[in-house]
Amino acid sequence: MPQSDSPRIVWFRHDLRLADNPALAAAARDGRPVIPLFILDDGGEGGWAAGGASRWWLHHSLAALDKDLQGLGARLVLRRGPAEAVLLQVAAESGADAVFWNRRYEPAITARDSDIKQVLRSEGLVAESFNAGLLFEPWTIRTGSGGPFKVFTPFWRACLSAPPPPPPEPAPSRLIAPTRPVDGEALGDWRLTPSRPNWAAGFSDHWRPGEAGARERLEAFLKAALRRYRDQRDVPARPGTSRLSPHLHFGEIGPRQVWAAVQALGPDIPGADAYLRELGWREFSHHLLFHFPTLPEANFKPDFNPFPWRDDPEALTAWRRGLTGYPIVDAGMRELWATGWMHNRVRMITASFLVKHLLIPWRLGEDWFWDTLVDADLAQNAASWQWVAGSGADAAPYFRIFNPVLQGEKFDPDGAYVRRWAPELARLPDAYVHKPWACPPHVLRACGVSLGTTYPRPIVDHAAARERALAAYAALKGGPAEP
DNA sequence: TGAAATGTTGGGGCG
DNA sequence: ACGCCCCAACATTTC
Repeated sequence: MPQSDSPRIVWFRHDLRLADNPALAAAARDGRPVIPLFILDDGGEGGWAAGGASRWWLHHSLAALDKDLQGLGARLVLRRGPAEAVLLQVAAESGADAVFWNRRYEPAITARDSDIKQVLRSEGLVAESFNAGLLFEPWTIRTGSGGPFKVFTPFWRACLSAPPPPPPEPAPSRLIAPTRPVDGEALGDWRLTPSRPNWAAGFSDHWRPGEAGARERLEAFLKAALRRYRDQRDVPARPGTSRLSPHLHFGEIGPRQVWAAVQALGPDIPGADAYLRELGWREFSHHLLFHFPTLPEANFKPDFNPFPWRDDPEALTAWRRGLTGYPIVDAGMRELWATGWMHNRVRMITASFLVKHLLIPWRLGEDWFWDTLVDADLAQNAASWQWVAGSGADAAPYFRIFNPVLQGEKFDPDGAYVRRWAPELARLPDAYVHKPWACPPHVLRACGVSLGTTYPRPIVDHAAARERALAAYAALKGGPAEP
């Protein structure tokens, strides 16, 4: 029989918060001592260990979580290694009789976690998992015929008519520390933040990782932007979106909390449905990845497998660095590099440009975003790239090709976004800020722009690239034998 | 969660 | 006065 004062381990993963955390709440029940544990286990993530920007975020989020735990009388224990071995080790060291965690849904991780649960139980430990990460877990939403949804709209409709997510529980008011302290590693020794060079130097101007920062961001969004969300969310120069994505990815706030906070504003709030629908896309991505585990690596539609992608390292480099010669694309890629984040509208434009204008495989774009986004999320990154490429479920048709000039003129009409992130173009008149190559030479000179020197000429011509992409798509669809 | 090409309509200039 | 043409403006189709 376990001692009634045996500690319980809370294995923190992508649920780095105290409120709305069922695993933590369950562990703390009955006044039991709690050992909050985080394990750095790059090998257990199916080849998708956290990228650079994510590691920066993780560092700060873990620091914030530790601080918050200290406020309740506990400390976060940091360990490194294969999760199963670490959990058994910490349990043995501490005399813990239970391990609680909140579920993740990535294929490699669900497989690992279910093995771990079996092993822990066979060792006589209590092992329980909970939902903290989704409004609707993937196996709870099914089509009429019992299969997974492949189209967003019916998926979301099914979610909205399913039993609503339970209201979030508050954080425990205090935690009991174990009588025997458990050793951990020092966060600084993990070297999660970059040093040479410190490309994340500017990140902290834009972000406050941790539960308090997440809550702050949500409150600010609900107060200042939700009601105009429908109009403003597509304008990248404006703070019209919630910017909660990294907080949600690391579980510093849960979708149930966001959901409940929106509902609490009352019925018929303008923007509320449109915003919750975006949470729905997040759910849909996790649903897809859960049911189609190869989503991050393989075309969802196998028809795309023979697509004639090009190998063009120079173009890929220009795209990554924001030197394509298309201002809205370059501004986006530089916002990403400078802040670890890119506005959603611009993600679509830049991704479309890589896949359609440059004919570079979506997998390479996925890799870059994985490494550079602070909100990099396996499900959403994979589902979104496949959506843009046209190879995904419920995807944009391949022949929908964004015109980067028109997109710029439509969503950044005064060029404020371009001027901010591509300052060498800042002085151009509105009429040319999205197409400097069309600007009369004397105007360029007066604005300090020298094409090919201070700012690149377009690396591809839009009209020609569009024709090339359509031809590639046609070849895929019909093959050369088609009449 | 497009854009471009093509088709249609109707006002107005003009012979 | 009338028909013809041009071409925005808008709608539809195609990619």
